[in-house]
Amino acid sequence: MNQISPKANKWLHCLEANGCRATMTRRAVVETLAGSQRALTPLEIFDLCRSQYKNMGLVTVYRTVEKLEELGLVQRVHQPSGCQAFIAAADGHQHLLICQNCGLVTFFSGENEMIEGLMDQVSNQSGYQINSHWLQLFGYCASCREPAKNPQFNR
Amino acid sequence: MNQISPKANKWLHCLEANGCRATMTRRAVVETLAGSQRALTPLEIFDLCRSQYKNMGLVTVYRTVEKLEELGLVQRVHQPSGCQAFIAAADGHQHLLICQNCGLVTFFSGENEMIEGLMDQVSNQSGYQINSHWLQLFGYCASCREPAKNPQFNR
DNA sequence: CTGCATGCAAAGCTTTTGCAGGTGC
DNA sequence: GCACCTGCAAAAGCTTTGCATGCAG
Repeated sequence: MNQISPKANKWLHCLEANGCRATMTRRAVVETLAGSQRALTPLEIFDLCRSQYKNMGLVTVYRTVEKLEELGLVQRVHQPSGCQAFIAAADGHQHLLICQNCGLVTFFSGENEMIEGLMDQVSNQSGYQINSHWLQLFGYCASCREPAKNPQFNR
Repeated sequence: MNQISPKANKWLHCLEANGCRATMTRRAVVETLAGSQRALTPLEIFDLCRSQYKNMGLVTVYRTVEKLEELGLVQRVHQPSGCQAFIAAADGHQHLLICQNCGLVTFFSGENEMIEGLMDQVSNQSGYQINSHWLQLFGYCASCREPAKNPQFNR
């Protein structure tokens, strides 16, 4: 690893503050996940890390991702194609916008009043006490919308 | 099976219209899923069916659920605790409201304009072409909100 | 009778666990 | 030097596949 990104650094400090050691393998997982714009599966993280750290084990990826998720630094991304992938968590509660072509994940936080209103309304109609919500949008990101850039991609 | 519910009947006809035979084991899976207010995992369906049909195999449950999902009669439910459970699909696109205590699933369809507006706004801000969305609310249903009915349940 | 459906067994994956050796601090 | 971390191997789940038999139409 040549240089540690600010986000990866923050994660490592957070791990240390929680009694974890900043080992080389953890740095690799942290750097990979902190630097990704796509949600990555444990196996993808493993492959990416292994290109730098020859003896990286898949088990270590699972254990590190588990810790990062516990600390709220990373979150699981649910998609129609599967729910094994993880991405750096946003600050505060945010919603996900996922590109169905390239996998780019973008967070958005706007329209919270709208959602609050919806929750109130549904609560009144259904009798439920609503505690949390998931909102995700799926589509094609700006780059993938442009046919010229993605000739293989049919819309 | 004493009597087939209207919904189960509709599903069986739909299966037949798609070249599937209405076997006893399929009837059992269909009746179980069509009659459930909770999302059920393949294993749960298997156990429920097996109480009636002794030689039911788990494999058959997987194969039947797969067919029902293909036909859009059943949909997978994603939850923090896992994404293996299925429930009867709603007519048209609807959103889910899930009880975190008893698992009761309620659909709601209101506020589509609100969500359309949100999608337009996010689309303009992000440059994404938005194709679909997932919205789920989690909370406690009317029954589970009442402490008297659920003394074991801490809120 | 014909061909789809079924259960069993086995294979294939993903994820977790046990453990002896290694490493950060 | 101590405690935590690691990779390996194995176990544990969950899901799919192959195949001979069974059953619906």
